Amino acid sequence: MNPKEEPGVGRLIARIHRGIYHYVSGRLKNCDLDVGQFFFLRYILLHEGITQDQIARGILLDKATVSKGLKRLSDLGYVEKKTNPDDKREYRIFATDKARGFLPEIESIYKEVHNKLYRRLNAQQIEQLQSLLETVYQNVEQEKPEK
Amino acid sequence: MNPKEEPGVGRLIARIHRGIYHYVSGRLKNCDLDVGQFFFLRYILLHEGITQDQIARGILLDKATVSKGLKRLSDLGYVEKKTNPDDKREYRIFATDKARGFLPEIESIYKEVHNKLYRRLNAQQIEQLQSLLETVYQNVEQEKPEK
DNA sequence: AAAAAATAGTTGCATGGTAAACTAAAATGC
DNA sequence: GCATTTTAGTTTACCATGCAACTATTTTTT
Repeated sequence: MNPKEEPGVGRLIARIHRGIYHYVSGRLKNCDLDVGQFFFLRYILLHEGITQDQIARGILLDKATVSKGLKRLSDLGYVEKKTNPDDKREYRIFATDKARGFLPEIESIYKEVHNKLYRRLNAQQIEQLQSLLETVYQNVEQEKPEK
Repeated sequence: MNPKEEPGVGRLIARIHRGIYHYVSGRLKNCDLDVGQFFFLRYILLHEGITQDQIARGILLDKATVSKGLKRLSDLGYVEKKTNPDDKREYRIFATDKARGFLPEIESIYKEVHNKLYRRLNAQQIEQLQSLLETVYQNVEQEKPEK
């Protein structure tokens, strides 16, 4: 059991992460969207009127990252940010028609990614993986002073 | 089974990946090393005399990333790049004494990370996770034209 | 109601990563 | 031996992300 040899879980995770990005990036070559925005836009399309903070929590990204990503999406005409009159600190984010027309393509890419990830895994293994990763995720987050 | 709700495997992986980096980064606050170089240096310490290309394959990173990371490690005095006289295209990378003195600390951080990741998982689950991730990794890599 | 604390978002700066185009050296084919 | 191709590494340009410090607004405390 030589600890040098295998790529450990950490490395595998890093590499899978980049692999996913790489794949999605390739699939988006023809659009004006790029990977970062892809996940945002999908989330917004499925949760119209959401706030930036909710997006950040939902897809597990820093609020600064969300802010910048939305700026690009908004510049490209995929989303609109409307100040919430009841709380002027926050925006509510809406997809535009341009974005909605894109939804089928987005879902299709999303599915492709999952099919790719899960090839050679059966339903039970996928469930195991999801569950194990959730535990690991909690382990990793745990120490954060989480307000 | 609403596909909107959970963070899927892809998102979990992205977030765990960043969590690991964040943790290591915190542990390295006192040193002049930062996270990126940490993994390089560990790999070099365990594989003295390796080439950059072998590092890239070993830790699953792009050769450009390796090139830049090693430049910093070398500027900081952790590694030396020696041209291989038998093939002047390649360098062989060696750890310096400064780096070697650091090895125990590095291994200790590495272990901490794994302990953290694996908290609340038993040996069997860890093995399952590793094996599932290896499959996923292969799935993700599969399409690459791998020369 | 004024002061203090919390919250939503933005900006600046830094790191980490990649792809593509490049240089230099080696290997291969003829 | 020269031309072609392959290989190792670098450079450039760019995207994704996070943290810390900031602004503006709302909520809480007193």
